Amino acid sequence: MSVTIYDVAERAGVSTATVSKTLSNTPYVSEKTRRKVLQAVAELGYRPSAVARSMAQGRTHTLGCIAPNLTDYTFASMIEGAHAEARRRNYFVLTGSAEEAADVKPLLEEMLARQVDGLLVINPHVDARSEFVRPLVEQGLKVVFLSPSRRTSSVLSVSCDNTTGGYQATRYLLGLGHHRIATIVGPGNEAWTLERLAGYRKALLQQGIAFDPDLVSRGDWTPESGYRCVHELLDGGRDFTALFAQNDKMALGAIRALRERGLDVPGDVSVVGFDDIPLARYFDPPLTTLHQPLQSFGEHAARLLIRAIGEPDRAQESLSLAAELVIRESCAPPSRPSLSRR
Amino acid sequence: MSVTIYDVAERAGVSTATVSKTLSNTPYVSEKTRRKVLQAVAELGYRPSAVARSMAQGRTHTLGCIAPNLTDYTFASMIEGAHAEARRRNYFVLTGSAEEAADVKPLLEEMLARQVDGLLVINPHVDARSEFVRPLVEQGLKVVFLSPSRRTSSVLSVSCDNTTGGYQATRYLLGLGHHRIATIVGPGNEAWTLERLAGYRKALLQQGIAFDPDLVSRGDWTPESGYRCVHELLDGGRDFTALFAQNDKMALGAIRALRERGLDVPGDVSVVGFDDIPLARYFDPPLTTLHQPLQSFGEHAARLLIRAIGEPDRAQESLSLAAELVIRESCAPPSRPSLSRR
DNA sequence: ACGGAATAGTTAAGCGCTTTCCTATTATTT
DNA sequence: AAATAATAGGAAAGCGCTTAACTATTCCGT
Repeated sequence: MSVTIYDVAERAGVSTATVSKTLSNTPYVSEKTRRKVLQAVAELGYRPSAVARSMAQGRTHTLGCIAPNLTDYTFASMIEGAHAEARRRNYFVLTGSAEEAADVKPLLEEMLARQVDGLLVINPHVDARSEFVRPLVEQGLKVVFLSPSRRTSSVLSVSCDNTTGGYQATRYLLGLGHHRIATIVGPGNEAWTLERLAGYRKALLQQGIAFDPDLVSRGDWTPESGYRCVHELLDGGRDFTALFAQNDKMALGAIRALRERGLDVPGDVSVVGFDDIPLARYFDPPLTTLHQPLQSFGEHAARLLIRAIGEPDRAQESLSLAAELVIRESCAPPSRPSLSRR
Repeated sequence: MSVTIYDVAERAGVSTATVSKTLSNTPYVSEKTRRKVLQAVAELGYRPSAVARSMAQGRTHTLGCIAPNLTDYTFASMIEGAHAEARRRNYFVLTGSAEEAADVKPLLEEMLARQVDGLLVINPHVDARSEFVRPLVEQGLKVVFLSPSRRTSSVLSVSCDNTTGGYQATRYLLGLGHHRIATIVGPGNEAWTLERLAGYRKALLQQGIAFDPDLVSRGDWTPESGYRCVHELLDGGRDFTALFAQNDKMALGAIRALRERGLDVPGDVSVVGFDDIPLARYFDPPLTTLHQPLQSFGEHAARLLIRAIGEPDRAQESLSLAAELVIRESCAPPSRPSLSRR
């Protein structure tokens, strides 16, 4: 049906080995032969089968990528970065989403069945100690995590310094004069949540302000949850003049809730988000937030992974890129004295 | 290195053919043998190689999907839907992005080299008449387009009825009493733009209002462009009491620009968007927009494609799902008489 | 009890490449 | 001019599955 390497070999009057060598730029093919082969390739419209090549080489030039979903801007950006870098290096990325922890295993199985050469993991349900991943790593599969994780020498990871990010956000609010700073966090077991919260606590501590668990409200990254959290905080009588939402979507939901309660942003409550999604600058008010180079995460991750595949014995390294505070208009100095100051 | 079908066959004391048949549920394998095989599989942790299977069967159980990018919510949703449906049917989706028309060809080539069984196309630069796609379709490759396209019997497509969507948006504004309705459109050569604009014109016409090209401003789907368009419209002295932005992101940019010019939404200008992205209900004001079942598009597309692959001779069909107007708070009756009414 | 179906399992030929040996030719050195 | 090295090209053995074709066994009905 389709044209194979045999057709090309025949047409060029050489063996399939020579065709293969020509196409893979192996030395020791004369210029004359090379030309003949190339011409036959062009004439027949030959396109080597990646499947057959994978079969013969035992490498698929494919990276598996697993994320909770494909629609969240942060995941999508990292994936896009990984795709771009992979393609530049002649790899492809096979993406799959697994929202629930239980979906991870079957997805992983299928990716392995497809013989991916390495794995990119954005999923919070999976880390280096996970029961699924550990045996694979031990068997030599290269994995890079696109989430904060303890640096270990056996595993690669690329991520933003979330702790410093959380610290910067809080520090900024503190600098503006706020003392009662509420925070809306993500699901409790996710590294992103934990690190950003740690940064928040660190900034507070440094300023001599006691950490108040009542000022922490748990969301799930959705705007709905941000909205709900603010109402809960307010219904619970919590007093605060600033709010650090661990992502922009929750920040937006929070702003709406604040308005509904008659609170002006930033007049009555300052808000800072995290991620700097493209719409954040068009929010009302434009959102002050922490910009993460998401696309770069993906690019670096793919680069590191591909290198690890090529040089299996190289020491694994982890990368941590900085988040950058983008100041817009959602923050202001506190206008009313906070209760904590009496 | 990894365990193959030979290892399983040996362990179970049968031939590889029997193992293969057992695993693919071919009839005529005794219960006893089946059990032996399954046990050997379990004991060895055997995982069939999808690559070898593809090689032998000539089918990869992989769908190629090409979109302009992976981060736009609309594309990502369709892709996610396609992924989900594909996995349910034992397929995988290999995604690639090509923003520029020139990037499409190499991407397509690579996907074909990877022997995708079918193609999902979300890219506006590619349609059924495209020079890249036509020969492939003629060679029997199954393709489904996830964009509006003329129904032809040789090609599948799934999309929203964009014309009716544009019509509904405009109709709604007209019903509120608006007569001077500006519109911000997408790039001129994209089917989405064209259809939504056609719907807009149809609604106007039906109401006996002449189409005024001066009220049409061209954006590129980004919030920045929506922002710019409004300023241009206003700088050009265009008078309008309502605005139909062809997507939510441009609508958000437009709202910001309107505010900057001292215009209240919906007090002075009503705005309607298109897409109903998750954040739209949290915009200020919550955006009235057309909801598209994006995920469903992707699911249907994958389903149709897989069916077409399985039954190559079946007549191709196209699906058009309806967009639904979601009324929120960004529209109101006009408060000032529009110039056109003198 | 016998012939033909139905059932169970095996053999072996691919699928389209890559790659390791080999052999043959040409260039270089002494 | 002979020995050696460098360069060119080919033969053939896989890679790990599937599947057509075939053989062997069991089960019927008559």
